[in-house]
Amino acid sequence: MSKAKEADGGGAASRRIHGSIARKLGVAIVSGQHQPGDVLTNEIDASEQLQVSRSVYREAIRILAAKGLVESRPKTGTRVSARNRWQLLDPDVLAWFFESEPSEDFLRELYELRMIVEPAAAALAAQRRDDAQLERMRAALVVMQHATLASEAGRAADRDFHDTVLEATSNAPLFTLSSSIGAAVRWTTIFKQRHSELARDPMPDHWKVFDAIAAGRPDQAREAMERLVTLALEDTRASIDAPEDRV
Amino acid sequence: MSKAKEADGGGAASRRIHGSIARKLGVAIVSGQHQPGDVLTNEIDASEQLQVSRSVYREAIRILAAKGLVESRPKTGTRVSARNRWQLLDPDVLAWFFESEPSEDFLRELYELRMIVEPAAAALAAQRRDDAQLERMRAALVVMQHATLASEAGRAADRDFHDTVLEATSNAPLFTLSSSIGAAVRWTTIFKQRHSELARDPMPDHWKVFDAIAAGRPDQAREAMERLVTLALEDTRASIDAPEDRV
DNA sequence: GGCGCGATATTTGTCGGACTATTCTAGGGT
DNA sequence: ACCCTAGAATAGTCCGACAAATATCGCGCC
Repeated sequence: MSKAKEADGGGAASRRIHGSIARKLGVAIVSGQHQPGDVLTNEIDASEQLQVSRSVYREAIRILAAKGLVESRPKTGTRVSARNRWQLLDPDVLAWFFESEPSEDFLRELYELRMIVEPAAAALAAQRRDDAQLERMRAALVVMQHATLASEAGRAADRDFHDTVLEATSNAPLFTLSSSIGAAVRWTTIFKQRHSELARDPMPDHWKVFDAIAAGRPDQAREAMERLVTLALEDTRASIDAPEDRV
Repeated sequence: MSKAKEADGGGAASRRIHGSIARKLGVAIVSGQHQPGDVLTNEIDASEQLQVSRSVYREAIRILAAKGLVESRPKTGTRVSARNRWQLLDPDVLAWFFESEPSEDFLRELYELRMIVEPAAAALAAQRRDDAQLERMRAALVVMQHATLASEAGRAADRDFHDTVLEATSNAPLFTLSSSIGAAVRWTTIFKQRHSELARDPMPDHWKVFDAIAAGRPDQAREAMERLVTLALEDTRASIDAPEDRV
């Protein structure tokens, strides 16, 4: 297993300069600092302000354009695209969203997606999982149980579990949603951690999902996952509604 | 309306040179011409072969990297990423997939995604659609009914309908799946057109979905959409299994 | 003989500047 | 009032050089 040293959100993407510029601009856009329709300063000035070469700035813009965040045209300049063109399910875009605190609405929408996708995925996984995947799920849950969600290792194990369920569907397009699901899972935990008194043991729900998948029972797996997500959503909502009590 | 000379998949993206290079390489990758793990020829030689400047080639690579298709590192070069890192739901990637004929497996997986997402979306749409969206759905179906799926206008209307349903969920992440859903919808029709004798009138199914959404009945909308997708899948599967009878 | 460690070569990354293509705009002509 | 042309602003493309990272190989040490 790898180091997981960085809290992600800019890990691989920002090792090179063009990546970090893309991240900086991306965060500025998804956080609303640059509204859709806004025109970015032109390449010459912008690269000068950022103290990078124009080539680097341009490559950063290409990255953002590839993710639907901006559109460039001669004379007009580069402008922020309408929100509905944004590739919200792209892992980087999602990471940028979570770099500045995401809005409650966005989080709810992500949960809604989870609620749609994960129960169905669990059902498919119950039909198609192979032994290795089953073993990975079990191992993840064991780690999660011992490490608990208070540790990064435990949270990673949680994500691993949900990830493996998606993988076990043998559906490649579906699996690409793992980053989105993973983001939702991560933030569930973060919000819950802020209100430790609300902490509910998540293991029973997880084991029920696992058992159903292991037993090859699609309907049971779907229901169990539905319950799991519902409860997680309730906890998260409660944490959001409750007054902040962190530092 | 524009020429529609190209079957899309390169419309907006390939107006600039870097875009068309990205598309060319992207197609070569998703079609299996470059396998995951393969190392692309280095920037100097590659840009020379393609008769473009190194800057343009690099920008093209940035685009592919942003979509998860490749990864670049000094000394090692640029190599095709593992399939599970590909952003299969990105509109461009999807378009590249359909530029060369997609595999039957991939199509089936896309359908499975549709089967998961669209019924749930229809249910949400029944609860949340506003009048304007409802009107757009009705208008799309009217056009579809008159133009039929034999014309591009009819097919566009079909996609519009499904698109508006997704939009009416008021769930932004969900809406970004419209390009994926749209791709599946488009290819349903293409396959069916190859076997015109199988043509089944798709309008009753669509109107039932519409009526349920209009009436604000989530469960009914979900069931109607489920039926619609199921029937479309059956038709498509039949067309795939049947012997080819085009030129 | 094995193992670490540093030199080296290869490749991407970054830089700066020049020229081109596109397209919006404004002004002048019809 | 309209069209059309000229100009200006901006992204797009090209070029050539140097910097940084890193896999690989060979040397020397243990």
